[in-house]
Amino acid sequence: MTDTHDTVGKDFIRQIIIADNASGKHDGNVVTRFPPEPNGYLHIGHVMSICLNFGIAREFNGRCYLRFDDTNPVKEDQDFVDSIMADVRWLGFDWEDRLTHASDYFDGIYDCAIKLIEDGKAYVDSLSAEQIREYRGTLTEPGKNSPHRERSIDMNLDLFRRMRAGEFADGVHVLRAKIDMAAANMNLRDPALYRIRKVNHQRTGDAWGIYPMYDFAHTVSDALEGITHSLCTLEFEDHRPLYEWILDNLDLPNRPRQIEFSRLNVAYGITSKRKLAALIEDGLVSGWDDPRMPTVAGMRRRGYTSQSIRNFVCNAGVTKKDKLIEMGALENCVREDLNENAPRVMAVLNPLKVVFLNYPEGGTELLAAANHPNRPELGSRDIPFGREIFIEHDDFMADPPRKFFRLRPEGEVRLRYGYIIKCVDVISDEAGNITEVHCTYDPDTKSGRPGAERKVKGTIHWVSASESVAVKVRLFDRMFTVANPDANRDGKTVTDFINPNSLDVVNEARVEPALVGMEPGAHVQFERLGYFVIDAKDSKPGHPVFNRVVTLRDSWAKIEKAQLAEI
RNA sequence: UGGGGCGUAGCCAAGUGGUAAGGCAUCGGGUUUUGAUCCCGUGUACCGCAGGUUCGAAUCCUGCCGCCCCAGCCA
Repeated sequence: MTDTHDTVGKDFIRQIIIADNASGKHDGNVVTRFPPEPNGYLHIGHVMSICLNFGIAREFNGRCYLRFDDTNPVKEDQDFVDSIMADVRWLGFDWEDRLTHASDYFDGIYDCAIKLIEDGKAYVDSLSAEQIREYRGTLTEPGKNSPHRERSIDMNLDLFRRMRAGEFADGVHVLRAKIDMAAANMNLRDPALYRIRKVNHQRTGDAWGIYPMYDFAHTVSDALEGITHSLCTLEFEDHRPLYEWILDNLDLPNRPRQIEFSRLNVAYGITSKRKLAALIEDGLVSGWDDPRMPTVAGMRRRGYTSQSIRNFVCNAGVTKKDKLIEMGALENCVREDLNENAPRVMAVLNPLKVVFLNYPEGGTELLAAANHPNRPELGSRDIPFGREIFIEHDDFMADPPRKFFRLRPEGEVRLRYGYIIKCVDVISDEAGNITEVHCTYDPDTKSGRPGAERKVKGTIHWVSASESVAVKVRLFDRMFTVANPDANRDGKTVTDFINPNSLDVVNEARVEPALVGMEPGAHVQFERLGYFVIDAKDSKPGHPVFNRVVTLRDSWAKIEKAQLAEI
């Protein structure tokens, strides 16, 4: 345990906490909470909050609650509660016995409302929602008082109790804080505290017909729970005066401080639960866990590791500046993790048959292949080789450009973990498509054999034609065509920016036979192609489905692009 | 035109009055049976702009400009 925290390099929130601890503000206690509303799946934006709240609790020997903000039963669902818990755990955090719900505090919150009414600081308004909106004024004009604003305390108490008793229909009355209808901050123009919602709540059933609004429920829950630092995103900055007002006007056991930080956005993605839900409803993705979705569940299925996501979020930092982080930063984090940990295997996405004219008919042999070039302790495996193999179609060009190091007519190339081969003939169909390549192999160049070190420019991956297995592979691309689809532009919505090519399914990819026995969720690197994961949902025993997490860095692609630009 | 917030290299981000860290990206180069990894090297950032205070300012003051958020009985 270290108490000599240096603030240098620490984000502004940690600096505040360090200062609070130094001044003894909360007797050195640090209590945070991650308060999701169970109305959707967690996305990459939430991960920031999770890492911050749980991370800070861990670093400062504090505690972090997982508190479901379940104050609006019409939008919330137990399925979302379950997915959120699974995601938080998967991300590596533990709330231990600190799983709570705003609904756990409904009694206390109700008591707070009564107290405000008794003190003349809240009143029951009977204006319609539309009327309240009209009375609220605009950004530049003050609002005006509701005709019900000066109801007696007794009448307010009576009305509010009857609201609770279920005597009124939805929308008939609402409890409002009595603050200032002329406040420049709209949140202070007598904000609603309670509304009537005669619906069943997923936890409290029909015990309540009224539910507290976010600002009220959240503030009181924070105080009741003993939260010291209530961390939230920037859009709640305008709510802080209301948060303070609630705290000021109630006798709560603790005074938390709200601190706001900016949300994390990733380019070419969206982090709006409403918009993500719309993608599902419109059938543009298969669900919350579609591998293209920026949800935790989607990213997990896509193959992003928990570690890589945490690193990404951590690298992004905590500030108050709007951020739109390049996808490359996220990709770098997975590559970093998977480069270290994913075993290497060979697979061919777009097979081109190669026949070795000088290799015996029906002959086969096993070649030793390292599971990880930089980590010999991970061992090796034997892969079958024979007279016919498949190579990647892209690795052969009849008329190649400059600097193309792969197979070409009369050219030589090394087969990864195998022989050096030479192209002697190219077979095409009537349409001119190359259908097969004939080669000779050089027996003296078998990988690992002394004297086999002859150098050739290129090494390509391959798979035995007879022993390899056909599998389905899914290649993903960015979900949207623009970096910030969330930004409003000319009335277009996010669906206007959908990338029609975000999913490419390869039904007949060929892989080493050993891959068929791997567990769903396992990560591998297909050499020269990228990192892949065995889909945990669509794979069946004996029939794995592979998702491409991310490609390898590809400097050839850059050269190719540069050459095209020259023309 | 009201209120709140933010502006340091393409993207993040340190810096808290003493003369601009780091990461990602980029571009070179080396190693390499993955054009991967790894290793080196690579950026005049007029610190949004303009004034001012100071021996000295990204850091303090003033005025502008730009971007984001706020008018749910959503969170």
